[in-house]
Amino acid sequence: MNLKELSSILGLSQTTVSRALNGYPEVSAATRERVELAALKHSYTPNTRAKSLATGQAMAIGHVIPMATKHEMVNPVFADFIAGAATAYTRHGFEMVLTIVEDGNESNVYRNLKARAAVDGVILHAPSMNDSRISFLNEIGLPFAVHGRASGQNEPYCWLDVNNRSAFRRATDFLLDLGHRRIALINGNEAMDFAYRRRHGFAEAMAARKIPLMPEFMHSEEMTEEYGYRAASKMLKAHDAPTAFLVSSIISAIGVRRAIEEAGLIMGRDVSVITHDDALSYLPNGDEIPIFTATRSSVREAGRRLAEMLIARINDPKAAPEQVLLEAELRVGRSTGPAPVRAFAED
Amino acid sequence: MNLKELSSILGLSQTTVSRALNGYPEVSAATRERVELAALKHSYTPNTRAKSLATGQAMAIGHVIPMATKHEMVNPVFADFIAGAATAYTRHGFEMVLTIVEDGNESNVYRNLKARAAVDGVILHAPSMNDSRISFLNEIGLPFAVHGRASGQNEPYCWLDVNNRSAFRRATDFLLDLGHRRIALINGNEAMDFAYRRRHGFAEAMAARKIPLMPEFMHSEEMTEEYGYRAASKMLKAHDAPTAFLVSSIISAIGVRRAIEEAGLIMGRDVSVITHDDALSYLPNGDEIPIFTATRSSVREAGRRLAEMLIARINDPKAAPEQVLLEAELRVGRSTGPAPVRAFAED
DNA sequence: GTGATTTATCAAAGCGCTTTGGATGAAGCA
DNA sequence: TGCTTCATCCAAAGCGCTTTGATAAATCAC
Repeated sequence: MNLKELSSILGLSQTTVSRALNGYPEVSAATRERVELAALKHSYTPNTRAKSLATGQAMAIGHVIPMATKHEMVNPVFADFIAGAATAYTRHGFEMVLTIVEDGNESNVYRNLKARAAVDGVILHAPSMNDSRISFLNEIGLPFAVHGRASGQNEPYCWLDVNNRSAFRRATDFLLDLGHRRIALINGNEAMDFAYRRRHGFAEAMAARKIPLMPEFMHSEEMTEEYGYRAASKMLKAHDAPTAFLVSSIISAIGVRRAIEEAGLIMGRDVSVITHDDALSYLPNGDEIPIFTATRSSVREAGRRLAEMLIARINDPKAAPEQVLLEAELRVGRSTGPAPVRAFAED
Repeated sequence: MNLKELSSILGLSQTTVSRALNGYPEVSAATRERVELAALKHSYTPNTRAKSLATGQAMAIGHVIPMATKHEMVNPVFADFIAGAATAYTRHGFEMVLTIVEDGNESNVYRNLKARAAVDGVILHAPSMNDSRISFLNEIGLPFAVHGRASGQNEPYCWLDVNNRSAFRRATDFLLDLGHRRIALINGNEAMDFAYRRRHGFAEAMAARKIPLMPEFMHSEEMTEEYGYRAASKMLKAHDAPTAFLVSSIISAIGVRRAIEEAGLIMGRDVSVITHDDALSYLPNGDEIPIFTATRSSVREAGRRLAEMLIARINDPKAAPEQVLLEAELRVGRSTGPAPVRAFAED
């Protein structure tokens, strides 16, 4: 059923039917009702393609997901982020268009999306430091919103980020207060902006207590379970092993826990662990008492809010780009405890 | 830059330019080259909406992801499946359109996608037993391909599935051969078809050795880490605890491992675990030696193949629907070992 | 050299919608 | 009554592309 058919059934012009359905005032109440009833009865839904061709609005948002070429890995937070964003899109009648692209090759995809008029805006995922995509998108005039930020980019843009620096500073302070001095950082890939900031927060807290950073205690890689395991295993075998781990993702933290247990140690007693927790739906961090002490911030909620921000931006491109900084909450769980005495003795 | 502009620059008609770019034979080689060069130079890309309005092809595939309302959970395998499918879409010039919908409400979305001509076909995720969506999609004539199967549906349709029954039968046999008799099944939600089949495979193997099924050893729920932990914890506390667990997802298996370790037991020695492993990129099951003994089948590869199948189906709707059954491989890792003697004594 | 083909191009219609710029008739006003 | 103002509705243009049907020029057969 299309407009033409529907209007001929009703004995009205396409103009009137279209207007009736889209809430324009130039149509009488009686006619409108008649049209709406008929539309329902014949289950008429305007053809999206035709509509967006006529209006110039695609009513679609693009997500360009970079895939880490090395591991062919999709960021595990992605599913929950998308789920959050989707609720916003549904509410506003937008569609979500997904493209997965090997990282570093995103610009072509953006240019293409713009040229084809396939989307009205895009969400930019996983920004790196000095991310060149931001100025590129500003240049070609495709509205966008960034999940995260890009240090070193000073042109204004729309973003939503967790305060990664303060979260990790606070987490580090928490460990320091428990008496830990040998603290290892198992960070994400530090080319990524969030990881850079977390490292910064960690370093800041250590510096404030005049504790030197030890390069062998600082790791940076994509956050798989395996990576957490390998990094922790290796460090635990060293004679001056860390007494605490600060981990960038609950998935890697699970690997760290595996390493700890394999070493015959007990997490929370012999070794402490704090992780960042994105509140992934399939990996809840325990019920009431968290498994891991964690800096927590829901990535799903981030998806929802950022999608709303982007839609607002599309509807009013002149407005100053909104920027939101969320504070992560520190939830104390069972994975942290006072530094073992041994650690002080060895100090 | 659009067709009109480009053709006026070239001094050619839109017809000729369009044909040159789309590889039609009615255009001279010289002209074609000239057109292609100009298109490149002015970075002309046809407007997707206009093109698909004219051709009647949306050049897009819909993925309707059901979200488990209870836990607001997105299936964790989803990200990797999508990543696989995306490679196929990119190759064939298709777009991926994502919709997330509370489970049970998918039909409206399908009808809507069809009415709006927004997609050329859909991937059906997470089929349940007797899934009504299948006949519904056949009815409304929207091409589709199913990730999994639906028992009890006998009209023909296009699907790709892992042989869940044989995989779990084999896994159970493996445990039985190791001497285990008290085997617990920590299954996914058995309203889902895959979980039903896995249970069936498990039950078959047990029946073949005349071992009665124990209801208290059989659990069915959405596969989170927490669920694996809770189910295993509870069973391990019972006086006749299982000596082996058969788990439906590596995520839940991680929870099972947590429970085992918390009980002061050692996985692979005191308690054996076999899990299904979807080969998720961020949760690799160990490097050379798998952490868990597992029935393994790459969900990313499944995504890639199923996308290809759907595209083939769209291009040739008359052909008999392709159906692919993959066999999972059983990879022996460190999580399984002979049943402890205690178990025999208690038998 | 004539008519029949083939080749290379174009004008225009059409995809399904929105929207501009009227048209029509009823109502309001003097 | 004649003129203006609304309230409703409509015809047609346009969004950017593909595709049909036509045309002019070049090639061919004889």
